[in-house]
Amino acid sequence: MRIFIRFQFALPPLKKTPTQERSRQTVEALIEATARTVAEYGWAQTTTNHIAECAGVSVGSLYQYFENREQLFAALIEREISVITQRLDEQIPFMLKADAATAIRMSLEVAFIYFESNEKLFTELANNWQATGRSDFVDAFEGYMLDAMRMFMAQNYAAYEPLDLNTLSFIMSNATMFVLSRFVSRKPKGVTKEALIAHVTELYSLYFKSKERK
Amino acid sequence: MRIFIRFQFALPPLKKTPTQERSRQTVEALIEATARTVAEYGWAQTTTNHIAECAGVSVGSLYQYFENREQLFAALIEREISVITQRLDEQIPFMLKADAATAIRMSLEVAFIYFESNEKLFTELANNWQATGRSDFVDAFEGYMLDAMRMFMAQNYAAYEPLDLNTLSFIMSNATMFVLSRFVSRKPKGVTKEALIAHVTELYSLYFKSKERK
Amino acid sequence: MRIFIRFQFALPPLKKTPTQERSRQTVEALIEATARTVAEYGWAQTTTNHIAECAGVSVGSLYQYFENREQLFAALIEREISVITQRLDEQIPFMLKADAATAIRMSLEVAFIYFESNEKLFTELANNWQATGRSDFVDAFEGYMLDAMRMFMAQNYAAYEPLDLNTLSFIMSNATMFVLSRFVSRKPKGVTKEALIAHVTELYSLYFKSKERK
Amino acid sequence: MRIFIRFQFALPPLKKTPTQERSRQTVEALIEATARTVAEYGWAQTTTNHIAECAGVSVGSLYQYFENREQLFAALIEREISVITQRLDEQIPFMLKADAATAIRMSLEVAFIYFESNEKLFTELANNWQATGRSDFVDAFEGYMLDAMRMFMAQNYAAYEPLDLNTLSFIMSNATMFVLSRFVSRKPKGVTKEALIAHVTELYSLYFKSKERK
DNA sequence: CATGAATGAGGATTCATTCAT
DNA sequence: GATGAATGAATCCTCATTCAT
Repeated sequence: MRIFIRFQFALPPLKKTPTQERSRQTVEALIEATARTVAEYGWAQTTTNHIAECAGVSVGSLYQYFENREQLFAALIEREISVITQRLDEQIPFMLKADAATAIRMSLEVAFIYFESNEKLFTELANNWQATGRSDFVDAFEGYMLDAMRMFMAQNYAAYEPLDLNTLSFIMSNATMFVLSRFVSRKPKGVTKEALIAHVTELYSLYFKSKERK
Repeated sequence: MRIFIRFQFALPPLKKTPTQERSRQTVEALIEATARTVAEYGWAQTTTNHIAECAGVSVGSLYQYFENREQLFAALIEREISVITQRLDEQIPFMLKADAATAIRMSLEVAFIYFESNEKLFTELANNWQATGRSDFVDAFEGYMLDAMRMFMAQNYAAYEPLDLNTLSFIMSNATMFVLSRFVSRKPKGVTKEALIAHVTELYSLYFKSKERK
Repeated sequence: MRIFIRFQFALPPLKKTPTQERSRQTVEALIEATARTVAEYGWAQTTTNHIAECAGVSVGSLYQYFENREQLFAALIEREISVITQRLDEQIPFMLKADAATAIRMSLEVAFIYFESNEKLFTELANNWQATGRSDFVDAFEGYMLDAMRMFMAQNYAAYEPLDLNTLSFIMSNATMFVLSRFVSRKPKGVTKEALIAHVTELYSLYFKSKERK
Repeated sequence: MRIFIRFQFALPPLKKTPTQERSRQTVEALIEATARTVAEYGWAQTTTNHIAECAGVSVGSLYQYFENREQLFAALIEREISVITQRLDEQIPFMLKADAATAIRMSLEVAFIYFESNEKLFTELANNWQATGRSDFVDAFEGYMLDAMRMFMAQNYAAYEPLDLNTLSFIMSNATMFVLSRFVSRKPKGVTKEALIAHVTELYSLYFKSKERK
């Protein structure tokens, strides 16, 4: 349960809501199987039959709960975004007490820890969510970041001039997400994780500093 | 021909290099047909038969020059990145004479003009290049931006403290590319093009300002 | 079930083993359809769609069980070699009691009966198994013949000098197989079935006679 | 030029008979290119474009001389059978003076020398000539062997009872051809070249011995 | 609820052959 | 005669989804 900021993601409702314990387990198993298969073979090579087999159920059962292949992908992404926002959420109370630079750095580190926990899966998700044509995940993440920034500003309302938080959070959440995503999946030469965190932190915090009321 | 910065992209060599004038035209027609078909139906729905038909040649001809469907996509992306770097290149002399803020704003505006020239195509490219598993395009673009920043710094070598240009250009090229790409393809509420340009410009130029030698 | 000599042929395992009765029927129907289509149009003209249609199932079903077109051919050959070795097997007890000449003649007659039961099919198989690059069928048949000869020699161990059965059975099984195969598929002028059987029988039995212990 | 026995193979006449020196060279080059390509990739993978490229001419030129792909294969086989019958022919005078066993052994040795001179090519030819549906090559070879046996019998007309040479040569030429072919292409365990020659020689010569007039 | 056999439209790709230059 | 670009019918195979059992 996220306490501070609700993560609002409208996952299209499952075909049949799993009420019993057993069916909830089946749905879980299917999503987990998707994660494993995607991490191993990539989303493009992930067939519904593979997933079902990997989950230890029949394809038929898969279609009991999921409208189609894509809904599985959506459910997986929801799970993952849910995990990362959960992690961020746990840091919220500390971030609110910190200055902008520290808060930013903390967020980046949380993100990195998550990315590194399952690089292959994350890379695949990052590389494919756009191609599915659905971007509600990203919308949801953007919304989360907007809320977080609003909360931070509310906490420090006296310290800063009014800011266009819509634009700012749009820029910052997308920039961060894709820069980190590309960093993790490409491992570019001449760029270290530490340098990346330092530079991004400085970039953003200089902005906030410039908006402080004198 | 780009004059100032060479755009280095190793498009996998065509199966057969078109030597005669006729075949060069065919290759051109195929890439153009790909652009049109992708813009209209999306890359996922773009079949090789569609492309060939749209180009007014037979599928066989397509496969004379392109190893497979994906190589066509690569060729198209190369063409498009070539176009945009060409446009940027034309501005280089003016950017070099301007201050950081102006140079940044100019780049963003060039990018926007390009994006808006064929939104559907650009959106499709942006949404699918990752899924192809090839990111040499982006690498090439990153390389271009790195060169551009180096050139700017060389021009103003006295004005700035030493910077980690590798990290900086990695961040800035990716952040910009994906933020603009998402902006164009999602048209988020509460964010205008002008605000976006203004904020990104400010974000980056504050950084450069902070690195000026006193 | 062959009783006397096991026919050892490692048909590459089907993609999915048919567990239910229904699927076993489908696999049967597909192999039978292959036999009919090959006999009618030849292997080269036999498309997977033809086979599926002829079997009254969809192509998809075909590919549930068979890796590819060639595996169907392999399965068909296995079935046919299985049939002919079955027929030979039924004669084994009688052959063991007979002299070499009679045993050889019996084998040839069994082979002819089989060949004549479906000349077109057999000719197609004979003309194409080599082109598939797989010769495990022939290996299996050679193995069968080797076992048969060993058994015959064991039964008559006192009558013959030691023989190089490996070489002998290699020669005899291949010579016979291809001579008969060519006879059936070419129907050469000036050669009758009876003459062929008589000559081959004499050729081989003279050899055995010469190896009898005095 | 074969002196003793004419090798009668009705290669369908080339589309255009190469009259000039240059065109004869082109035809030669094409056949040689076919041989090389077949030996390297197998007949199934040998495309007309490959052949033309390998021969250093254009596909267009290929079709100047050859009706179609198969005619090239036929021409190649003719060349090869021509080579082997040439080699046999050179031995004819010696064989005629020798006894049956020696003559047979000599033929087998000639055949082996040829097979071993280009195993890959020979194996490919052996594996595919049937699949082409044309067997005039084999017919021609059978005809050659029939003539050779007739000649031998004429030379030794007093020594043997009358024989059904049609049937005999049919059996012997096919048996030998395929046994050797399978030996070369499969290299079966437990069977050596020497043992093979010895056994085949014995098998055949026992037959001739039994037909000697007392 | 679960199963897994069956479906079949649809797409990528090949390659022998032609013919304008 | 030579070239090689162009052709396009033809074929294999995939995989999301359904539905009888």
